Amino acid sequence: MARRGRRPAGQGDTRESVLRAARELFAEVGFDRATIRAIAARAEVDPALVLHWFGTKDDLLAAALELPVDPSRILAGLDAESHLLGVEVARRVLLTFDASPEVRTRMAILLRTGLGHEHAAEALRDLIGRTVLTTLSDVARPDDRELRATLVSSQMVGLMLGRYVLQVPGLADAPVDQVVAAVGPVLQHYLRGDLRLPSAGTSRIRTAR
Amino acid sequence: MARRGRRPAGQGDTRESVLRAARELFAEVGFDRATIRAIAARAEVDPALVLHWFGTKDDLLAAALELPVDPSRILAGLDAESHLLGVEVARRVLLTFDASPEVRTRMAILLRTGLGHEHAAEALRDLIGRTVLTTLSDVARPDDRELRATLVSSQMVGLMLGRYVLQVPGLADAPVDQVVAAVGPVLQHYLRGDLRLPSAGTSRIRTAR
DNA sequence: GTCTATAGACGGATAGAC
DNA sequence: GTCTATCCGTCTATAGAC
Repeated sequence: MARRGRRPAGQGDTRESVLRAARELFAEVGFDRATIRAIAARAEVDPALVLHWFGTKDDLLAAALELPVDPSRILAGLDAESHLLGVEVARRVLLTFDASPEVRTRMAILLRTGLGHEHAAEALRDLIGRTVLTTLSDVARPDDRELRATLVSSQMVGLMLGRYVLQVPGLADAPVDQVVAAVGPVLQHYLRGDLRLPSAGTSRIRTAR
Repeated sequence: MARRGRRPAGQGDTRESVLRAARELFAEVGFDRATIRAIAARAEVDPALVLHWFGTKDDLLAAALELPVDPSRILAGLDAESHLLGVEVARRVLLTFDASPEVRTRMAILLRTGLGHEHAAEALRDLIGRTVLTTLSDVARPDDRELRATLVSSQMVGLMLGRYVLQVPGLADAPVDQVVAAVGPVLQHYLRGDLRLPSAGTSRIRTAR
C-alpha cells in the first residue's frame, strides 16, 4: 500500500522520527515550548504515541540530550608540545560543528534546555566542566588545570552560542578558517600559556615569529 | 535615591517589589517557568496585581530586561594604544559583575530568557552584536572590526555563563584577579592583535617581556 | 487600590477500543 | 502498535466586588 502522511502499522522507525522531531523542537524553542503535541505533529504521529514510547516528557529530553559525538574522540591524539595545539583544537571543534547540522542541533538543545531546565543543566555543567576537563587534561599544563579547561570551555561555548545558536552577524558568517586563526592562539594560551598577569611588559598574542 | 524616569501606575513600593521578584525568578528559572503566581508569591502581593500594573507577562519581561548598567559607561575612556587594553576591559567587566548581584541577575535573565523566548533573543543578540560593537569600535583595530567585537563578546558571554549562571567549579570560584590575568591578554588579542593564522612560528600569548 | 472568582485555553498524562 | 477520547492540572488574563 502506498504510504500517505501517516505511517503504516508495523513500521519500526516511528520511534526514531519522534526522537528526531523532538530534538529539532527542543533545539528551536527549548523544553517548555516544545509541546508533545507539536513534536508529534512534526513527526507526523499521534501525540499519544510519544509518551507511549518514551514514558514522560523528561525521559524524552534525556533521550534527546545524548551527544552525537564523543568529545574525547574529537580531541584524541593531540600533541601537547606543539605550538599549534590550540589551533588544532579550535580547528577540530569548529570543523565538527560546521560540518554537521546534527551536532549543532544537539548543542543547541544543550544550551537552550540547560539554561531553563535543571534536569539538563547538569549535562551542560558536565560538558563545560568535567567532560572537557577530562579530555583536555592530557594536553593542558599541570598547573591550574581545572581553570585552564574551564576557560577553554567558556570560550568555545560562547563561540557556539554566538555562531550557531544566536547566529550573531559577523561571527556566524565568518569563514571557519578565520575563526580558527583568531581563536586558536587563545586556546593555546589557556592550555599552555602563562596565566599570570604581567606586572609590566607586553601582553599580546604573538601570531608570527 | 529612588528616582525613576516616570511612574506608570501603582504604588512605587509594591511595584518595585514585584519587578524585583520577577527579575529573580526570570533569572532563576527562565520565562516560561516563572509564573505570574510565583512572582506574586515572592513579592508577597496578589497575582492579579502583577498584571494590573504591567499589563501582560511579556511587558513584565520587557521591564525586567532593562540593563542595570550602560555598557558604554563601563568601557568609557579606554586607552586604545595601551598594551594593557584587554586587561583593563576584562578587569572592568569582571569587577562590575563580581561586585553587583543585581548586574549578575540581569545578565542571567538575558541568557536564560534570550535562549527560550524570541522576544528577548533580540536583546541578547543586540548585546553580543551591536551594543558591544558600538562600545568597542573606538578601541578595536579597524580591520575586521565586527569580528573582533563579536569575538570579545563570545568570550565574555561564555565567561558569564560559566562563572555566574551555571557556576561551573573552577571558574566560578577562581579569584577575580586570576581570571582577569588569564582573559585580559585574550581580549587584547581580539581587539588589537593579528588575527591571521601564522603559517609557521609560535602562536602563544606573551605575558611577560 | 486590592483582592475574589473565574473564564478560557492549553498542557501532560492515562484508559482503553481496535 | 496505533489511535480516540478525556481527565485533570495549571497557566494567563479578565470582570467585578469591596
